[in-house]
Order: sequence, then C-alpha cells, then structure tokens
Amino acid sequence: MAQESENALQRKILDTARRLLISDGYAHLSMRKIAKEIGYSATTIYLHFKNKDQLVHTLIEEGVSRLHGRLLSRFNQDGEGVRKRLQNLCTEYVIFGLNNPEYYEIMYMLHPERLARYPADKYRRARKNLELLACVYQEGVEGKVFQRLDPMLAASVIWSNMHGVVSLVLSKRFDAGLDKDRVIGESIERVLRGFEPEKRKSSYL
Amino acid sequence: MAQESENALQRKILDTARRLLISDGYAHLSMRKIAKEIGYSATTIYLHFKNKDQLVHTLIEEGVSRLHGRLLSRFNQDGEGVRKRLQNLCTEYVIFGLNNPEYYEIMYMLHPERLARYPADKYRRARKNLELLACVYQEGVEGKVFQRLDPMLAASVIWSNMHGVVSLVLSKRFDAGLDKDRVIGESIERVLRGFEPEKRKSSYL
DNA sequence: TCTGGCAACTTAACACCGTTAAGTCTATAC
DNA sequence: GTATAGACTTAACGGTGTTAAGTTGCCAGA
Repeated sequence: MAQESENALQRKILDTARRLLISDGYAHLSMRKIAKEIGYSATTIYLHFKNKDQLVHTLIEEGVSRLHGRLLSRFNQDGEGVRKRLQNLCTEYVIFGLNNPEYYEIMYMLHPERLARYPADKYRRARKNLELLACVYQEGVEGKVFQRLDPMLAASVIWSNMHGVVSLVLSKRFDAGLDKDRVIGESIERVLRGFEPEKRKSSYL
Repeated sequence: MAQESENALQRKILDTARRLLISDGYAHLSMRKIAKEIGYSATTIYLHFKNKDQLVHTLIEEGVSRLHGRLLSRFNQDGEGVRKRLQNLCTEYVIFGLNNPEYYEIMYMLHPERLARYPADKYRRARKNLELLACVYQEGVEGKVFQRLDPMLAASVIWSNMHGVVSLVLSKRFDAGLDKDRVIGESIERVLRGFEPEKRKSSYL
C-alpha cells in the first residue's frame, strides 16, 4: 500500500536522523546528509516531513518519551521514603541528560525559534514529566516531608535546578577543576532541603 | 597609523555585530550582514578577526564584563545581611539574563563546539563572576548564616540554579500558565535555604 | 622619478545549508 | 490505449562561513 511504504520510508528517515543526531550532533544534522544516508534525494524528505523543524520535533517527542520511560520506572519503584524518591527522580533526570546529550540539546536547549510551531499536544506530553515530580512532591506535602506549596511550582523549581546543572555540564561551562558529580549531588540535595519544613520550633525537642 | 585605522574598523565591526546580535538574535547574525552594514565586503572582517567564533568570543567577553559590572555594584552595596546580599546577587544575575537574552545566549547557552578554542584568559574573567558569589557565601559561612562548604562549590550550585531558571525562561520551556517571577523567586529562595545551617537542635529553644 | 613592496580591500569561488518549482517516470484505472 | 496519480529527482534560489587570488593605492628606497 502507498501509505505503508510511506510509513516505512518515514521511519527510515527518522531512524537515520536519530542516528546522525547522536553520532554527529544537532549542529551537523542536515536534510541533505539524511537523504544521502538513505539513498534518496533531499527533497524526498519533504514529502514526509513539512520541514526540518517538524522532523526535529518528532525526535524531541521521542526524547521526551524516552525520558518519561526512565522517570516512570523510578517513579514506580517505591518502598523508600518520599524524599528519597524525589531525589531518585532528580538523579534519573540528570543521568538521562548526561547520557543523551544530543537528545537533551534538542529537547531543552534549542533556541525557541526552532520550536515556534511546536504542537500543543506535544507540549502536553513534555509536561507529564514535570507532573511526576509534582506528584511525588504532593505526596511529600501530605507526609509533612515538604512544605505546602503549589506542586507544579515546586516541580518547576526543582526541574529548573536540574536543568541548570545538566545544561552547564553539557555545554562545558563549569570550571575544569570542579568535581561535576559533587555539583550535581549538592544541587539535588540543596534544592530538596530548601523545600523541607522549618524545624526550628520542632515540638519534640 | 595603520594600527589605529585597524582598531577603528575593528571597533566598527564589533559595534555592528553587537547591534545586529541584539536586534536580530544570534541565529541571524552573519558575517555578510555585518559587512553589508558597515559597507565592506565580508572578507574584510577576516582581516580583523580570525573567524566568526573569534568575533563572537569578543562579544561574549563584553557580555561577561557587563554582567560583572552589574554584579559588582550589587556586591559593593552593603549595609544588609549576608543572606540578603547573596539573594541580591542572584536577582541581579537573573535580571541581567532576562534583560540581555542575546548576550546571555552566546555567554551561557551556545553549544560548546563554538567555544572549543575560547581562550583560557577569558574563562578566567568569567570565573570572576562566580567568585563574587563564592566570596559572599564565605562571609556567610563565617557569620554562621550558611553551612561550611567549599565556597566555589556552593557558588557553582547557586549559579547553576540561577542559570537553569534563566535559560528555561529564555528558551520558553516553562508552562505558559506558570508565573515566571514566582519560579524565579522560589528558585533563589529555596537554594539559599538549602545552604542554611540545620536549626533542629537550636540551643536557644 | 621610477620601482618594489606592502597594506587594505574586493572578487570569485568552494562547499555547504533549507527549501521550492518543475519535471520525470511508472504503475494502475478506466 | 490513454489519463491520472504517486513517488521521486533535477535544477534552482538565496543564504551561510571561509579561502585563494587579484586589485588598488600609497609610501620608501634607489
């Protein structure tokens, strides 16, 4: 069928694009290279994707759901305290970013111009990752492990902290002499501490 | 003198590059456009700058020292508590980033490929900004406002937190419904709280 | 005054890029 | 047998960073 061959080629384009993205980085990803790799002319890609941005958006979505898979498996891994669970989610996020720098770059570091027409339903998918953090935070609020606060706000603050450390490591902005693992560990630790309840007037002392 | 006219043109190139960077953004900054703007051929720029990266590095350095000026004036503005002073530095950093998105982009969000040959002495300048944070932190340690910790590590953690929130705002990754000012405020607040001493076993209660 | 050389600058070109318009070929439907 | 539709390509436009080679004009030394 026409549609099936269309889908097959579409998948081939995406697979090649992903491979080139990971091997050469986003800066070197070009329509012409993808085309050459799959043995078609560059214009053929435009029969399956409106433009390069749309192709990249598909890769972003892929990245988002890969990350979601990682976070979800951590999320479902209970048996530990709420604080430890949130900490694990943070660690998982950082690990994903450092292990998938090219995915991370297009997902969270690309200039917004490239995302201008990023479809709303894909944004919603991305938010699901934030909601995992928010959910655990809310649990923590109920268990008096964290201060009462809008969970999505708290999740956003935690996320932006994780993003800061990941993106600075990826873009090599930290001092060479600095132990990156310590910065990452301290980042997670400090921001979580920041949400813990004041213990000053603890009643049991 | 030959050198003087060289410098004059060099400055003209830089001024134009800066103007175009701010008006059109880094993505649209091209050697040809700069050349057209100053009425020279594109190749003339290569007589004064080795390549586009070197030109951008000069702009980055400019940005770093602009930011340094801002931070320094806040740094020298004492009469308040140490914690408030560190908070002010953080706020100043965020304000600079949001007010100078194009500068911020090339300074901290550009892909490391573009910075591969960024000279070491310019890195040192960039570190001076981090040292301002570290210095105030150290003051806080001595005043028992912050936990004892390697000041450069603490400064890096605080910086990466600020960078996270700035870069996510600039690249429009936060949910539209989220109050950015609150995220920024909470980010600063929470990370500083994370460095405060444990008050659990406070002796005066 | 002539000449060599140098500095400043330009033109032309290379090898890329995303993207579009127009054209080709082939298989199927009538 | 011919028309149509789908899949694909070629050629081109206007852009990019960058380099090699060429031009121009001025100034020093003979």
